Amino acid sequence: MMDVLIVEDDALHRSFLNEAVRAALPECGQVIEAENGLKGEVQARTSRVEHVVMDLQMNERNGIEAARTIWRERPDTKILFWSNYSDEAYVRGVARIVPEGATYGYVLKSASEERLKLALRSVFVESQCVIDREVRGIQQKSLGNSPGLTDVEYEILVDVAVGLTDKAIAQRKHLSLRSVQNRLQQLYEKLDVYETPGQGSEGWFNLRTRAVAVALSRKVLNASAIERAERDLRQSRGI
Amino acid sequence: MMDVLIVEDDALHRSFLNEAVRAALPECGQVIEAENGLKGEVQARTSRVEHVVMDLQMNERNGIEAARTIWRERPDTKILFWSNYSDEAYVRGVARIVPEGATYGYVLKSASEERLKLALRSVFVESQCVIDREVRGIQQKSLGNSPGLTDVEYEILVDVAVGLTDKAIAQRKHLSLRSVQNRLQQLYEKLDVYETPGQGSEGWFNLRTRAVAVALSRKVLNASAIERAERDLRQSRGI
DNA sequence: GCAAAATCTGCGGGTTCCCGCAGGACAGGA
DNA sequence: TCCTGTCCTGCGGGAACCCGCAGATTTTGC
Repeated sequence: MMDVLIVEDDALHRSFLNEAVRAALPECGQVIEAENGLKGEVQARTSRVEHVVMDLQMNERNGIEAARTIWRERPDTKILFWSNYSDEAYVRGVARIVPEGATYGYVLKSASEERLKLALRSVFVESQCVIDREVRGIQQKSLGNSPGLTDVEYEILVDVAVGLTDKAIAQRKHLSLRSVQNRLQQLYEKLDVYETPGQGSEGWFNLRTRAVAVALSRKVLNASAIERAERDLRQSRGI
Repeated sequence: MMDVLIVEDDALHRSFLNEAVRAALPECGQVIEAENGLKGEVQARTSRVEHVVMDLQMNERNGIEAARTIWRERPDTKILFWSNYSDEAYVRGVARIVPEGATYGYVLKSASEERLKLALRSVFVESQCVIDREVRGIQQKSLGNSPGLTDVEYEILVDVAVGLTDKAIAQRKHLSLRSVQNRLQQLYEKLDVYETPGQGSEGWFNLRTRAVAVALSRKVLNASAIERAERDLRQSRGI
């Protein structure tokens, strides 16, 4: 019997998902709903569900965090992410937590109902990973060498964004001060922080905060990624 | 004849709104839909609509910007904002653009359908402003003296967040360098940037970027507020 | 196995940031 | 009128930042 857990905070979207699931998977059993990440985790644990479709960006605990704990407890859970955005920050966040060999999917809410149903079948019954074309693009970029950032650069960006000093970063990453600053320079370069549109526009920008601003507006970073990093930081220091 | 314009990027929400509008305002005429802020502006202009219900946070042009241009052209337009969030950044953004004596509303998507319909009637036929309870709270905070920021502090926060240096801010705001730094200090204090959880945790944070991080996670700022500020900046310098 | 490329590291410096101290301007109240 | 509170301003200095230069170390490609 295949039970399905829906984790989605928007009531409209939730009932839409429910219908879509029942339509796409007529052989399925119970369809359980949860309205935020926290409740989703609990439901996944108590109902021993192996098929989850969920939103990223929820209040109580977002999809990435919920997925992480679900996967930690049962790495063979199949999860289909259904999100509004294909922000690089989300894509990276998901890629970071998917366990070895797990099957998952990532479709955008803007996709057609058909695509959603197809993805449901592919992921849940065929055990195939289904990544939306657009999301794929972001993945490529974030791995490849195009204007995207490498993992090291991304990590330092996050550290800067939570507000750490160079020295603190050096300590955390077991690097020298100078190395941290080198990486920062790369970062500045990649993010085009040095733009000089008019004349005499030098010294207008504080590169450090400017980098964060640019990353935010390019969706390389988003607020929830920063909050996540903040929690990690507290945890690693608070022991 | 009362025509209504719906500006909302999510298809599900859009059709839900359409139904709600027809149910709440049986006397209404056409119900026009637009799927982003830009198209919304165009529709408002060509259809000469005087009643708009719209989302904040859309891709092409967000609700605040769209509302600003709509109101600039016809300040007596009645606009009901229907949003997922009550971020201080949004509430401030709206408050900043509503013209003298205009009637508008702000209800959260999490509110019941009844509340939404009631708000539709109140704003559109009774010409009464309807602000969601929760949003009201944020408004109070952002005006009052509680942990909220004053306007000056908020402005400097935005300037810092887009990445300007102290000197640049001083020039823009026609202040001395020292005054800018004074305001920054107030800001740091209000945002609790000086937190010292453990021992020897001094020098861990770069106050400037830390302030941005804190503001983001407290929803005092959000990415779209930064983008808006950025456009303003370019415009004021690019001439 | 070797050369090339990429990284890490220290040094030195110019600049910006952060802020205590102190004096001046200006508004409101006894 | 004087006093008090608030805001702006300059000065000075310690710390942090940004970065060119150059040698050491590691990784990569052939």
